[in-house]
Amino acid sequence: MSRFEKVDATYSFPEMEERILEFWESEDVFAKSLARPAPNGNYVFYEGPPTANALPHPGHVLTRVIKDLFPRYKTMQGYHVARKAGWDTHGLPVEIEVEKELGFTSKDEIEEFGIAEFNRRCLESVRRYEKEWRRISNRIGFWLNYEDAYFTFTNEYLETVWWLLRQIWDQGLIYEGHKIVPYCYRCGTPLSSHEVAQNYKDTKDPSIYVKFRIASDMHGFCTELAEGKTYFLVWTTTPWTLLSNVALAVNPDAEYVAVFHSGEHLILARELLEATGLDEEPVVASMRGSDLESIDYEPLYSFITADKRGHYVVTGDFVTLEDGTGIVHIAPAFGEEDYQVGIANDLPFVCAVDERGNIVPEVTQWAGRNVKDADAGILNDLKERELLFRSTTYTHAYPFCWRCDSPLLYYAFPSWFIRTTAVRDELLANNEQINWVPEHIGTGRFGQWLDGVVDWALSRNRFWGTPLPIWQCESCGELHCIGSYSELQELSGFEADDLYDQSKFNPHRPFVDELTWECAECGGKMRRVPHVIDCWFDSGAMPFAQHHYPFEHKDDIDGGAQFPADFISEALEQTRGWFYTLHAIATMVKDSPAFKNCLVLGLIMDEKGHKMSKSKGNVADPWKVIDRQGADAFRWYFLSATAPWVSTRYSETAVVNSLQKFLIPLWNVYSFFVIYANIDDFDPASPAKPWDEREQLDRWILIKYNRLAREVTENLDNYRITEAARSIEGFLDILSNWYVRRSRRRFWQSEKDDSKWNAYHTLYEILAGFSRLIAPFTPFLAEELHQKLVRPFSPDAPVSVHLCDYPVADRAVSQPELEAGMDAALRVVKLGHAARNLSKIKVRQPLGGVTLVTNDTHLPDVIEPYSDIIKDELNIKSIGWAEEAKDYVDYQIKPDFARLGPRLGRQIREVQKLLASSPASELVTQLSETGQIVLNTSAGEVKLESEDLDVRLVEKEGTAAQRDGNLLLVLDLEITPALREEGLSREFINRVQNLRKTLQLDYEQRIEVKFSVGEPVRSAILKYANTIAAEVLALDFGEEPGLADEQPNVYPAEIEDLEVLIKLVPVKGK
RNA sequence: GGGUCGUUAGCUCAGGUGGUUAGAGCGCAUCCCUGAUAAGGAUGAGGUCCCUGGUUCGAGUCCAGGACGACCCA
Repeated sequence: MSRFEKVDATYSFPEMEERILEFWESEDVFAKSLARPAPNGNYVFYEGPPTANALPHPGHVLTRVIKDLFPRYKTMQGYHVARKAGWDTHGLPVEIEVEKELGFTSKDEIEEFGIAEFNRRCLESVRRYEKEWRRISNRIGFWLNYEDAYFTFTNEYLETVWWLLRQIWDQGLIYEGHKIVPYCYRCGTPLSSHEVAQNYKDTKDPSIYVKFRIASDMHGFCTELAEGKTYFLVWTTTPWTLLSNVALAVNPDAEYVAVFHSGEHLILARELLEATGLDEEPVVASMRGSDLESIDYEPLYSFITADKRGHYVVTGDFVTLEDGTGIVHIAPAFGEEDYQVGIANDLPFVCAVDERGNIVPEVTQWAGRNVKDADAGILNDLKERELLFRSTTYTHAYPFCWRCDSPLLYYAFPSWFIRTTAVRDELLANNEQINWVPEHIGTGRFGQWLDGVVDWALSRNRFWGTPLPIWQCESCGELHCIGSYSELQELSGFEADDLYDQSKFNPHRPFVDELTWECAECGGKMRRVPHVIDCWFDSGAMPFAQHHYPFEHKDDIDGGAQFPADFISEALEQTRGWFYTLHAIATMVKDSPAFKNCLVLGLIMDEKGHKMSKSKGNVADPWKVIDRQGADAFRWYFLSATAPWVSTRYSETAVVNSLQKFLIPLWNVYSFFVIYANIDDFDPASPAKPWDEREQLDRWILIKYNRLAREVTENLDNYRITEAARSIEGFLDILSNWYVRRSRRRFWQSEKDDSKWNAYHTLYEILAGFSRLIAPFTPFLAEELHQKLVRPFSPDAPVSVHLCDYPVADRAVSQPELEAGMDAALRVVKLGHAARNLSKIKVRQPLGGVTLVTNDTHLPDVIEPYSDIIKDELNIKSIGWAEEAKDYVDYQIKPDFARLGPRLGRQIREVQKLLASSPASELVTQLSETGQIVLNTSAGEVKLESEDLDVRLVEKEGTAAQRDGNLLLVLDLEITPALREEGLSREFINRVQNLRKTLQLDYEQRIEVKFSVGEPVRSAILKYANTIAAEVLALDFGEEPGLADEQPNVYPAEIEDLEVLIKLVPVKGK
């Protein structure tokens, strides 16, 4: 009966993980981890709510892996991490998904269909995708409290959002204005930027140069200009916007000129003279853009009378000299930049186009015409009035509606705003308190975004969203912002016995639209404004709304227990999304940052380096990798491959690599341990010696393990995941390839002495500790190790590794001289292997020894305690230190640039040359005898001490020598007859062991071996017969000259071109 | 057009505060080890460190300009 469960040779990580998932489920491990005592208090993590409107892709897996790592880590460290799940349920993406399902192309269809039913379907759609998200999150081990999830559509959540808006309203920060949005006049709907990006096409538009006649005088600086015959020359590709022109803009720093052309004076930027074909015309005046400021011109059209002063020149840095004339026509209704110019200069707002894309009735000449159709008429009109300088066509990329292919207009919509510009300083100040990883996001992308913050366009003309809680009087325009359901109930008098049950009270459209009351000012009807709000406000409200603050859990927020967050992490694109809205709302309502540490993740790109996106069709299916390589492999790849903020090219091969680099070697160490622990019936509960009484190698690996625990903790505390993962990988490498490899004999040996038990205890302790150390990274394999290695032997052990304490480094476990010695020994071994390679003498062939040469006088003492390990590893008999280094090496002497550079300056060049040209060995002698080297340079004598110099050993040609810095190893290549015999015996052992492996014998299986072979192999085998028998576990071993190939249990092999016949019979019952 | 990041071996990436032999992993070639290994080790081939200037005794690293790519915003 085996003590440890046998490790399956045909293991499958995905299958193991499925078992672990079932185990977590049946033992309710996650709930237990939430209930774990938390002596260190709360660690607050906010789940950025995903909008469940599509299937998750590898990028989402990355995010969720990172978001899982820190909560697990902190939980094991004795913090309580609530890990409340959340879902962003509102918004245009969801609506579009449902519109597609229903085959709708316009808002009118939704209204006909019924908003109530439409919204119900939106909710249904979100719920459907939510299931897929939960499925993959669960499979990759992302623990999140779904039982206690927040949803942005619930009455509780929505009420908090209203409350927050009311706080902002009370500060006077909410106002109504216009927002320029890409708009499809046919579908009657604005498009999101994402939609706009889907359908850019090269299109031909008019390209016209229009003359605007100057009305006032020119401020006296160019009196020679003809009065009434001086014009600003302006370029545009959208003639129809000229009807709504209110100003012209110039670059204040650019040079403008007036040229004489056909009896008129035309003003434009000097740089663009050639482009407009006016470079041959005489320049009659020159001025800076700023000189033109506030000059009035005659409007081209005056169908619509402006309510304030317009039609004059303004200045702006945005005016470029790349194309056109350097003078830009401004129509605030039809462009974001134009709109901002309008605000900044208090220009009138003129809009000659209605929501259907037609010219308004006031413009009698073209009333009712579609804007694109009106272009030709306007062109003709300008031509007739001789205001057209030139007209051609122009091909450029222009966006079209992805649904109906109509050209989009940039159109000013009435819209509600939050005056975030008023809290800019507070936003910047609070940003100073956030630890951004990587740092440059905080100062760069995010900081600069805050620095140039614009007012937040809050409202949307849509259906499925949090209704804007503003009511307006139909008669007098009085406004009221609602801050709670009870307030709304009191005012409007609706009846509902439960305000938080949506079947009794639903605050969504269309129900909320029906709630009205009498205006307190004039007795008119208070009616809700038609908008819903930007769903980004919903998600940014989550610190408060997930707890229904302040209606519930008031103390958790006000007392700091759940606000602000210690840690959040999302992808880069959230900088202006969730990161911003969290920050803005927290700043406006609490004047506090919403989060203390923010880890910003890079994008996951396809193998060609492009962002994965639905429209490109390059989105990889994460399930493939999960099913084939497993979740731990996926996780380890993301955590160890590259810094998480670096955009990464993703491929399954890369995941397989990390599997081979980490999970498989770890599994092999585990499997090795189990095989021998069972053979020797090792009991982990048996008494173990203190660490410092164990063997050298044991002490060494325990020291390394403790160092690892410290490094991982330090790195994770600083959110440096890759560094932590790489330390872990580095440790596993020395564990597997040095500790276990060098300790194998102690596990194999038949004597059950202290050395053997020390090895078992050491490896066991490390595997057990390691399982806890890697638990946040690869939770499945960690759990497997815990279940198989720890739990059966420790009745007190927690049910799951995730309920254990995170390892803490024991600073007492330290022996610097041991570490230095072993490191040096490793260096020697590496050189020895290299020398053997070079000499083509395989390691199985024992050699007399190596000679080490160094100018480091301490090294021999440091290495001496490890000479047995070195001898064994290199299969040599002795290690010697050369008395007379000159036999083996030459020297190379260079100045130590870091020391001498600052001292000597330019002279260092000459010193370098002098050192290189002098015989090195003489310099070394001079240095060792006098303690210095004196050089005669052109600038005088220079004295150099040994610290100023970098003396290196260089192997002489023709020796089997290898060098690493100042340590040189020379391999003794002489193979004496005795060494040769020993080598042949080891060849024979190797053949028998290979046979054992081919025959798939058990590790403990005893065998009977007979052989038949010619000289000289025969006598070598006979001489080492006892050693051979012991090595291959042969109970009976001897020569049998008559063996023949065709006999049963006889196998042929070859040693140095000599045929060997080996008869191998397993001994029954052994 | 503005902003941010990046460009180092065939591929994926490391390379605080400048220091003269620029590294790792994968892949390739040759060899080795294996009584845990699906692994592992050694050696080799493979680099104008994107380009051009500048600062400096000295630049992959600092500065300026440019090219290319990605992303964000217009």
